[in-house]
Amino acid sequence: MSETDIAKDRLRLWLRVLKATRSVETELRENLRQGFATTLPRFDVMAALSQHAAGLKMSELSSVLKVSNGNVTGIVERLVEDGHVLREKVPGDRRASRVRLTPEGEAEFARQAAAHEQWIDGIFADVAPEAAQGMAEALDAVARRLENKDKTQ
Amino acid sequence: MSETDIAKDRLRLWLRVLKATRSVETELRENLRQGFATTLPRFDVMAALSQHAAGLKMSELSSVLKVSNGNVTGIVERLVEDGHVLREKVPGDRRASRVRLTPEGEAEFARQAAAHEQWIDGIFADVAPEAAQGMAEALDAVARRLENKDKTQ
DNA sequence: TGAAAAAACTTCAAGCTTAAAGTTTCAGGC
DNA sequence: GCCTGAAACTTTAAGCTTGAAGTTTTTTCA
Repeated sequence: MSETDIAKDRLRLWLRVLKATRSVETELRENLRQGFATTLPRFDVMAALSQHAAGLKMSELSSVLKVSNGNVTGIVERLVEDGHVLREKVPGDRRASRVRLTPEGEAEFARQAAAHEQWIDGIFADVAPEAAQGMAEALDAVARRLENKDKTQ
Repeated sequence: MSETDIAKDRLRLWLRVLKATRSVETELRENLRQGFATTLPRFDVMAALSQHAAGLKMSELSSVLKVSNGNVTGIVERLVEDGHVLREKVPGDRRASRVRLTPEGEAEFARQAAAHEQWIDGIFADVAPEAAQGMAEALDAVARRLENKDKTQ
């Protein structure tokens, strides 16, 4: 196979990844909206916080989620209004603030996460565990390449 | 392996897909912005149009791209301002309009598409052709499942 | 024929997203 | 102590995105 054919194949693979990702996200967005009156970005923030009981700084959140700082500002703002998260001052650094789930936020996220896991399980039901293995490696290779690119720039 | 372990694995796989997709999209967005002063949504619309020389109706565009009607309205509006696409009346149906690339849009997209293919080739360089095969099947299975769900709802 | 329903859009409000610019605070060197 | 640069954010402008509501035109069918 020629080099350009390989390039075309890689392009086709990317288009497949993109199509599948969009479909899944559309489904999740719809489910979150109907079942929990929330959005994907809010779910993502709460998921990140649920893994850090001590909370995360705004900058840590945006780095974990790979979204811009200003973006996190807005989403957290709305989650605070909802009563799902709270912001507290970081002792010794008046610039920073730490974001944590409230007890209500934790309880709500637990329900959302359980449903979410079920949705994903259903959506990926036709993917054999063996196929998942090779796929995971390929995806990690892609992510790794882009991470390293960042560093050397 | 228990059922719940499989569910956890599927969740992990999805998180990997999501992370890789976001990284790739961030890279493409950045490249399109710096290299061509355009955006991913505009590129997507032009890519869809480049495959249909006769043009696409607004509703066809939104169905191909899997985005809402209102969304397409805005993106096409801006592409018309740029001179990359044009809208023409559909004879026999005064509600509809057909969107096509202008000659300038075609030429511009040809340059963008060539660069885009190179970017993807580089990003997916570590993915072996064999791995791509299994991955394609898995992704198609996911997309298919969600498509069928749509129909039966 | 003449409603009523459907189709093809557009508009709107709300929220998400980014890059860039602006603010406040901190840390290091002199 | 004081200046300078960096860090941690927030704000802003522009654009993207959705779901819902609204408009015009076409189709259905009684």
